[in-house]
Amino acid sequence: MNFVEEGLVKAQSRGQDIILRYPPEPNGYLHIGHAKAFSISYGMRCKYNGKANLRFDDTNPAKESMEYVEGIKRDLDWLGVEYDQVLFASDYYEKLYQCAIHLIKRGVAYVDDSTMDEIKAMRGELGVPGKPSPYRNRSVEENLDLFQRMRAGEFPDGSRVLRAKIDMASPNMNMRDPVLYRINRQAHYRTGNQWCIYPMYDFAHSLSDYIEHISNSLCSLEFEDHRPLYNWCVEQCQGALPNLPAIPPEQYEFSRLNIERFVMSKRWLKRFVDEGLVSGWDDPRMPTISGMRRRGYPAKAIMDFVRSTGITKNVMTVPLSALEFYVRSELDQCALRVAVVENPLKVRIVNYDKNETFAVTNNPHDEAAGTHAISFSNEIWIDGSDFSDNPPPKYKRLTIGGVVQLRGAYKIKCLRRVGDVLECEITDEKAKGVIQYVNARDCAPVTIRSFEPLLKEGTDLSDENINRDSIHESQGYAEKWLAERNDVSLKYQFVRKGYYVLDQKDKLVFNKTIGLREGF
RNA sequence: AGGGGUAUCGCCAAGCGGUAAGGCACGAGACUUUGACUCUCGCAUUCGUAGGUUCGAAUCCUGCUACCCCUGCCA
Repeated sequence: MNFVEEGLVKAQSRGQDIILRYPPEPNGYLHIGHAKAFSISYGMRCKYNGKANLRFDDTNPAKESMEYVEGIKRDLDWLGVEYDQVLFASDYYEKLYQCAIHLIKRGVAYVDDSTMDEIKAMRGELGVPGKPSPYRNRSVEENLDLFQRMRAGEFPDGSRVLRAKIDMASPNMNMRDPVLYRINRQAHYRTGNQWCIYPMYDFAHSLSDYIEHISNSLCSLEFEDHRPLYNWCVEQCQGALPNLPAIPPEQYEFSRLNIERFVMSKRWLKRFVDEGLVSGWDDPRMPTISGMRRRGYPAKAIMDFVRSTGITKNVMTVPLSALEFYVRSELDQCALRVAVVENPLKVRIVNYDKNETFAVTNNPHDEAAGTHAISFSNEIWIDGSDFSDNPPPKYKRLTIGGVVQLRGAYKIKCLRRVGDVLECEITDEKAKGVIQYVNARDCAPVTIRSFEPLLKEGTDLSDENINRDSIHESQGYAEKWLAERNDVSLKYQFVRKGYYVLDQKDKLVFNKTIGLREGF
C-alpha cells in the first residue's frame, strides 16, 4: 500500500466517503503525463468505491476555452477514465467571492494597491524575509469597501489585488501574503464579462475541494509547498458557506511522469501547434492523448503503461521502450495481420506460372479473427530489409542461395540477382525464416508516411533540440484490398521490433509483421 | 542561500528490524509460416555515503553528499 492509499484509508477510518477530483485546467489538450495523474485518482476511486468529479480548474480566463474542455472530456472518455460529475471552478465564483469576504471580515485578507513589481520586491528572496506592504493593516471596513469595488469594476486591471495576511517572513514563499484575487477584464469562456476579478489557484482550488466535500486531493509534487496554504484557506473559511463538510480535505502529492526525450510541457506543445510545426494537438507525433490515439496506440496500452509506473515521490524518467512494450502487447492481441512492403524489391519466380490464392490467418492469437485471402503469382514484391547480399551471421531472411518461407505461400530459394530483380525458384528445402510478400500483379502502390514522436535531443528544451525530422515517406505496395480501403496512402508509426502502426483517416492501424487493427 | 522533497539493479518499483519481490531493458537458449508472440535460464552478497544502536539494519539514530521543487496579479 502506497502513501496515497494510506491517506484514503485514513479518511475512511474517520468515516469520510471517498470523494476525489480530477482538476485539469482547460488550457490545452491532455498528454500522457496527465493520463498518469488521472489514472491514479481513477484507480483509487475504483478500489475504494469512491466518487470522482471532473472539475475544470478554470480561473484564468486568458488561457482557457470550451474547445479544451471538450477535448479533455473526449480524451478521458476514450481512455475509459470515469467520473461522477462534471463541474467547473467557474461555477463557484460567487461562493468563492463570499469566502473572500469572510476572510476580510476575519481580518486575514487585505486589498493591496501595490504594483506587481512592488509586491515582488517586498516578497523578499529565498532565505531573506519579505517586508510587509504599506496596505497590510487597512481596516476591515476599508478592505471590504475596496474589495467590493474591485468586483464592481471600479479599478483598472492590475491596480489592486486581494492578499491573504499570513507571514511575510515565512520560509515558504507561498505563505508570504499570497495573492488571492486579481483584477482582469478578460472575457471568460463560461462567465463572459460577468466578473472582472478572478480567484487565484490556491484559493480557488482548496475551496473548490472543500465545497465538493473532497476527502483526498491528489496532485503532483510541485504542489507540496502549497499544502500549508491549501490548509490555511480551508481552515480560515470554516463556516464561511453553508454545507461545508466537518472534515476538511487533505492534499497528497506524488511525482509526475516523465518519459525519456518526450516533450511534456503544455507550453511547448501549444507552441508546436501555434507555430504550425504539427498539424494540431492530435498530430500523430504529439505526446498528447489525441495524438497517440491517431497513432494507433490503444487506450488500454496507455492506461496499463501509466499504471505500471507506480505512485511514489521519486523523480522518474521512464524509457520510451516501456511505453512501447504495452503498445506492442496490446496490439499483438488485436491487430489483424496483413502484408505491406515498404521498400519494394522485385522477386521473379522462374519455375512458377500460375495465379493462386492462399488463406492466411488474421491474428494468430485469435482464431475468431478468421483468415483473409492473399494472392500469389510469379512476380512478387518483398521488403528490401528481407534480403541481404552480404548477410550478417544468423541472418534468417533471404540471401543469394538461401531459402526462405513466404508467409502463407511457398518456400523460395534465391538463385541470382539480375539487375533490380531477384530470381528465385520454389523449393522444398528447409527455410531459415519467414517473410511477407505482396503479389506484384495484384497489389496497389501506396505512399507510406511514417511518424516518429516529437522528441527532444537532450534534457533541455530549446528550438534546436527538437527533432523536426519526424515524418518520412516512401513508396511501397500493399495487398490490394487493404490499399483500396486506405485510399492508397498509409501512415504508420514505428513501435520497434518490427511493429508498424498505420493510421489512415483515423480508422486503421497497421502492423508491419503485419497487422491491421480496426475501429479505434 | 532559507524552505519543502527524494535517494533500493541501466529504467520503473516492492520492502516498514529477521537476513534484497516483480516489470521494462539487456544477454544466452528452446519453440515458431511474423527475427513477433510464448517458454527457459541469467542479470543488486547489496539498498547515495560515513559512522552508530542491535544477536541481527535497506528498514532505527547521527553526520555528510547528490538530485528535484519554490521568489507569477499561471495552474
